Amino acid sequence: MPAAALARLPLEPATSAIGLVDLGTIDRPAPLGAQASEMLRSALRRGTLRPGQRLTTRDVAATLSISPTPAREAITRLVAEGVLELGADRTAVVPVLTRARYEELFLIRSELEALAGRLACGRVEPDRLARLESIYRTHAAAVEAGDGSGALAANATFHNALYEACGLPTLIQMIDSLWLQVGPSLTLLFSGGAQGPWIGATTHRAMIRAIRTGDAEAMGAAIRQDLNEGRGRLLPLLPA
Amino acid sequence: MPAAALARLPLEPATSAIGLVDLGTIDRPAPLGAQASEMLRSALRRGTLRPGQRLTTRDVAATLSISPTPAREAITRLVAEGVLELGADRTAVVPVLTRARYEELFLIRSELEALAGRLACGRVEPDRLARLESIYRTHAAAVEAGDGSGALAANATFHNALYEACGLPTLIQMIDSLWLQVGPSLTLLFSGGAQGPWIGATTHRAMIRAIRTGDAEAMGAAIRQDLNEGRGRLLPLLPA
DNA sequence: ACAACGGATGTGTTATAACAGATGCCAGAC
DNA sequence: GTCTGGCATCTGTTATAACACATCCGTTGT
Repeated sequence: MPAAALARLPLEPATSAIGLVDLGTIDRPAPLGAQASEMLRSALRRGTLRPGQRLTTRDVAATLSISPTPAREAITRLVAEGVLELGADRTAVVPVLTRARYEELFLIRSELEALAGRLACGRVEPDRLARLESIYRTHAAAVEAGDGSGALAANATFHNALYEACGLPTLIQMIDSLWLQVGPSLTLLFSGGAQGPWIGATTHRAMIRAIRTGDAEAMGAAIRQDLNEGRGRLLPLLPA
Repeated sequence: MPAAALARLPLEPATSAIGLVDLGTIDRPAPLGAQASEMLRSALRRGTLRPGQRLTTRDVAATLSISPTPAREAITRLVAEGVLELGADRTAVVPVLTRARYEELFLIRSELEALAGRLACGRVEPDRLARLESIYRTHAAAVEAGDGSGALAANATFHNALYEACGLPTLIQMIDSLWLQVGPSLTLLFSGGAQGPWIGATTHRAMIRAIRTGDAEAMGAAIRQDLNEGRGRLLPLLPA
């Protein structure tokens, strides 16, 4: 019977004894499941895990030197987020990004990222603007040098730093989850044939200009155009 | 070492032996974790679980007569989706819908549901249109009879049936997850003070008209207006 | 009477083991 | 030689147990 646990106080306030303040905070180690989930996320972002690859609980557990239980938990979380899929035999697999699936994600991302950009427009502090400009230069340098991987990483950092400014945690988390779903297939951009010049610089400049002028609609339009250019480059490389 | 499991074929095609066809399909029982997750979802939708309520693994397990392992998996999934939150001591709790949180969800829902509606506009088959009209009448009757719970359920069914027509599974799943986050607090609409008449009928009529005329923009506008009316009713009832 | 100490209890976390289903390989029969 | 049967193995699923931490309550000492 679940008749227990009717009242329990959180440990947040921590009843600080008067006279002992400002001792700093000790960091509790994150649970293995959360750590494993973060490891998989990172690998997905980095493109280390290829689309179609199977992720079994025991393999993940052995790779990370943990027991199958937290490994399974990490996989379960990513599946619930839509970042991983379940195969026919219920084994988790890195989804292959078909054109149809990309088109769907593109539509959703356009709405959500434009929303985050519009909202962020009036909330970018000077230091964040400086950071965005720095990332912009990093991105431009990577493009100039033909460093596809570096350009992709800088591009992700740029968008992420902008969206963070909107201050809506759920929206940020949803956008991050969507990027994670596209991420593993982005390596196609510089592994196969990197045709055409990288055009992102123009749209990124437009985004920075929108921050300066505080023009939310211009920001939304610039983001949509940026995503649209990415779509034009990636779509022909995707499987039907 | 994860050196094993390099090749494994799915069991989807099932190599149907020639000569034996159309035997029907046997239904495999869903895993306990998935069943438990669905139970919790249903309870959330029905408003059985109150905001702020703690969900411990052992309580959920005992209530559903399963072991803690699948109960924990179900909770993990809902937390990953954002439907449940983790308290300070990492116990899952039904989130309390503050005004700020509702405003965030409202912004996201406006974009996503308007998108789904626009896309669905040209894809509603005659039988689905008939079903929508039937749900509309059910909704109107519940409103007329002052049946708040029934009206809420019919409203959810109406929106759900419309969005399904867009044919984008990820989008539908995201919208469903968002409704689940608002759901537990909707009981406030008819438990506390149900002030003002239910205005949804007008916007729902506009949505049906948009289907008939195939006017995607009108559909988007009608959905935004519908959500906006709901916001006006619910917002004053929410805690700061 | 009040405060501090210490055990009892609840809870998340993790490891381990056992079970069931599916796949692949290998041997044996025709 | 090819097909059929069975065994070994991989994998998800689930139960159980043990550990650590936090909270709560009763007791005890002043």
